[in-house]
Amino acid sequence: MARTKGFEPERALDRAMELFWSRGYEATSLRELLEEMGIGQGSFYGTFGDKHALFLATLDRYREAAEAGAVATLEDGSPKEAIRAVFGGMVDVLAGQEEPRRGCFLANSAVEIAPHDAEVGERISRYLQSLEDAFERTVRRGQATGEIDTRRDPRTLARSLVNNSLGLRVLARTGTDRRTLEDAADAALWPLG
Amino acid sequence: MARTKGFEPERALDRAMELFWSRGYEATSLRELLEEMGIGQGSFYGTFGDKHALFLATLDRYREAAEAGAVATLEDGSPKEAIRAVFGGMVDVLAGQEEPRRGCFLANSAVEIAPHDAEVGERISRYLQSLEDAFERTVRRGQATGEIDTRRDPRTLARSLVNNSLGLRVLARTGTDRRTLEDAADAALWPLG
DNA sequence: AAAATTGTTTAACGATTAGTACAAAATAGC
DNA sequence: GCTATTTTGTACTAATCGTTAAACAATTTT
Repeated sequence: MARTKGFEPERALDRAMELFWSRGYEATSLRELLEEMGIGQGSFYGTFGDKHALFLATLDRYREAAEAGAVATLEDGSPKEAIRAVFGGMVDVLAGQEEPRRGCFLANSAVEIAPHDAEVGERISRYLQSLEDAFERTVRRGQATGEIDTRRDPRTLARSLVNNSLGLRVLARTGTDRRTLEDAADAALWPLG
Repeated sequence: MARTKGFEPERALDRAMELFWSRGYEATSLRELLEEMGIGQGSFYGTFGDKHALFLATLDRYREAAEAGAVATLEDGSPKEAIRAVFGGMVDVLAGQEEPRRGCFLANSAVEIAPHDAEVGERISRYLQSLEDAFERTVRRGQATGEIDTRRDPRTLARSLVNNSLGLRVLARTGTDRRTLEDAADAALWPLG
């Protein structure tokens, strides 16, 4: 019909996500976002709506990728090894971030804005629930094959795994050294047997 | 020497802490703080310095109380029961908060500002380390008396307990129901034996 | 009582905030 | 090439940000 966009919205969204991820919502100004995204105000408001809508879009993007990645790992191969792989990968990613550590965008957002923003809170809850469900399914699979201690209640164990992974993301953001993260991750797997 | 203050600084500090605790640093404006504290700008800048200094003061106040409480509980009575009491008390406090849940001021600050503020980061790290040390001492005591599984490395177990408690604080802030918090807290105690 | 010192109040500071209005530029289909 | 439609850059808004200045009120010391 008419003129085409001079930028790739998905690419700009990724750049915005990096900024929100590093600095949080409130501390990130629209000016900084526009500079990082490489676009002007007109293009921004025309494409993404406003700052809050942009944030939700970046959060959804992150959540979909995180959720898909975890679920894929958990549903593949040996249950016990799959859970171990999730925690191992998590520690690798978190400990490998350059200073200052960004941690996990979802965990950061859960703390900073979920309590005061229903739309964000809902997304965080959905994510946590789907992670818990995925862990629970994998635990049940592992108990069926005998790899995982059958004395543990699958849901309780799943909640423990969610809890431990949240803790790791917070510890990572504070700059905790890799060894400490590895210790905590190892201990999270103890109840598997 | 001269005129006396028309307010109690410690009381004002507590009110400021409540606000920072609920909304975080960036989302709390000076005007809201002054209204909540019940003082004017002159009194504020004369007494507390500036917004950042006030934040550090409230954080220190919270940290000292939290640290003292946890250490006191851990150093008293049966090691295993002491650790259980710490987690039980934590769940009680967190699940009992009115909506929206405030979670833990230290954990919130760890996520929101520690990565970009050395003074805050240092305080968070000190707190986490002292909590880890207190847990480790208690685990060693418990292992000496045979209450706690001696196959666990004390430091690794202590790190796991710190990790789990951090997770609980994040979960609580997102509004997670009491039952889920209790499950996660129970599972954190499994490795004690 | 006068002077010195401290606390409080009010007004204002410049900078920055998110968001809007609008005209110029560019590209699609005809 | 013309026209319709969209994008883009600029200017601008009204509000709020944290902070400072200065006049005023209160209390102690001289």
